[in-house]
Amino acid sequence: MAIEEEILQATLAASQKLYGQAPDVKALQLSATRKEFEGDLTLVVFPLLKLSHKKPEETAEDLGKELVANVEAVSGYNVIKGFLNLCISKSNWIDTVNSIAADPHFGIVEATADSPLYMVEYSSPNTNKPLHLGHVRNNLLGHSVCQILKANGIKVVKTNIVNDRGIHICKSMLAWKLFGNGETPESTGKKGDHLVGDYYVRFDKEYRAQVKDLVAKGMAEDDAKKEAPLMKEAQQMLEKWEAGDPEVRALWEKMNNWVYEGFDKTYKRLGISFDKIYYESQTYLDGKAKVNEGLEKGVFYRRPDGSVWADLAKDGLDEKLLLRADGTSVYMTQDIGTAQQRFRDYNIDKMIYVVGNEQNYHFQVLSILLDRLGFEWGKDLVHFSYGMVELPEGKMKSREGTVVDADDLMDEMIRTAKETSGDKLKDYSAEEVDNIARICGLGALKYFILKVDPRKNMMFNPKESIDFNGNTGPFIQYTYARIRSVIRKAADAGLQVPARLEAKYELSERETQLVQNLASFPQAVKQAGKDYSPAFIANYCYDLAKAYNQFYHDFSILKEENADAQQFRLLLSSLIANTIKTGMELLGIEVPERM
RNA sequence: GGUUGAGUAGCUCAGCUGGAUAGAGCAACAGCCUUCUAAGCUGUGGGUCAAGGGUUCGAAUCCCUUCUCAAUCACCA
Repeated sequence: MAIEEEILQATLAASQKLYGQAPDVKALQLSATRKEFEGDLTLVVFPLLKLSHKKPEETAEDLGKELVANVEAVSGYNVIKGFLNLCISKSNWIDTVNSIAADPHFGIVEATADSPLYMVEYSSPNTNKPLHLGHVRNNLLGHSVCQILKANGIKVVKTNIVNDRGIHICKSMLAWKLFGNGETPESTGKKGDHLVGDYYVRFDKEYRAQVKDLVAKGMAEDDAKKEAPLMKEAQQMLEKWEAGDPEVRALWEKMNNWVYEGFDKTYKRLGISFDKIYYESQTYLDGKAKVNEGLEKGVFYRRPDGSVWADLAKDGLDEKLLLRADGTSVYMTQDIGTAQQRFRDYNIDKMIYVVGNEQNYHFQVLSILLDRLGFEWGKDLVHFSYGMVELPEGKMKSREGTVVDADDLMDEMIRTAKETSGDKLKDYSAEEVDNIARICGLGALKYFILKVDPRKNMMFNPKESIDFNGNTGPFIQYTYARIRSVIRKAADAGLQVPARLEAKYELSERETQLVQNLASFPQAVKQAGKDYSPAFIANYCYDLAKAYNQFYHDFSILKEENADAQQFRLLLSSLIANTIKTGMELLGIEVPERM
């Protein structure tokens, strides 16, 4: 039994004995003692006053005596106001270290045959432009949440729904057809997604010029936007696409494939992957079918113009369009179709959508609609709603070119990492140096994004860029590399990391705190899983690394003369390195052996 | 206007289900490398936790009101 649990149980028993009744365990609060006070664990006694009918100090004294008498590991206590500070025997912490060392999957719960299956949808790009920083946040959060769920013993299917059809796709296709002169990724040397994105921007530029022109000729702006020849042509292209026009379909496939090649490179570099990819071009028809089914069952209704709607009044919402009068589908229709296919393909216990908070309303509606259509998990679907990445000038906008491009940003981070390393790596091959720069640059980027509470909007200032010092990914990576270095040097000196500790070493305050910090990793994983919060893991890793660096500064390992102390520190260091590595893996961040 | 979320140091952010004197990093200043990796460590300054009320032994945290910002409320996705 963990020491915390043992103390809580003993406290309940003590309360029963002394006061005739015990409180609910959940009312008890036991936490690490703040460093300005003596002791290791602190019990807050205020919740027990109602039972004891005594002053806080007296109650704490009562309980302190009982705990010392009944819990072997509790070696002493002191009372400050309503806080009972407990001193835990040194040998208990050695036992803790040994049990961590004996567990090859420390902090990780393995899935079993009975484990639930969660499907997590993330990334979900449009195939008309390259990925930007906003997408990066989505991808990193999605990937990390999957890792964290797996670490909590849940089976996970990582999925991506590619928005590969629609008017926006036709815009870049049309612009390429009109102005592209047959350009290809090969002929221009551009990544396919960037090439296509350029034509999406080009469309918007030409289109705006046409609108301006029409307005100058006296047309109202709203009409001009509808009447501009480019817009009409794009719409015609969409109709042809839906009708299966061979020429349009061929162009669509060609350009989408360029984009996919580009995306693949970006995903690979980011370390993102999927178990199953869905395409809206293959799910929207199912959506239509499902909506028609709902129509027959009376779940939805048809208006005189032929459009199909859902009435959400009894859920406190408005009416929602599901099929246009011309029979074409909208976003919601496609999401219903996608859900249908997923439900058919997998035995999903829970569906999690990693999608920005701008779509909160959409998912509120989707949940209700899926429920009405008979999907058991519909009303329990989770919209993992994350905040926007903002620039100092405000929101990023693709068409206005105010986006931070994902590929450019990664290049820049890696380049900066290389500069930062200076000549520290001059003994390594160019390949090794590049790999370390890659690990650190991406680590800085990923940590920067993941350390922030997902629900909140976050700020990215390109001018200040992303730091490599302080509370950053490289700081944590550095701590790992540092420990690995010590362990290599130890091996050179003939010192191995022990598998377990036999001696009764008297650890210092700082070492005790480090052990406690390390031992709380499983709780951090659990909490992160419960809250779907990579930020919780990020902050845990930082705290652990910070605490280790303080220890490292004040204590020697290789030069330590006391063999018990040395053995203890080697094992503790090694376990901390392993835990940092595991924690960073949950964030999708690699750690280097040296840097 | 309705709904939802946010507001903590000059800046970027922590602060878990209410607990001790609200914490980090960056920026500024002052120190620490012939000694296990200085991407590190130590110290100084910096706060009306948006404002006001309430709940209680105790509130940045829970409740109410107000203010500010964001998203959303489309036959866009």
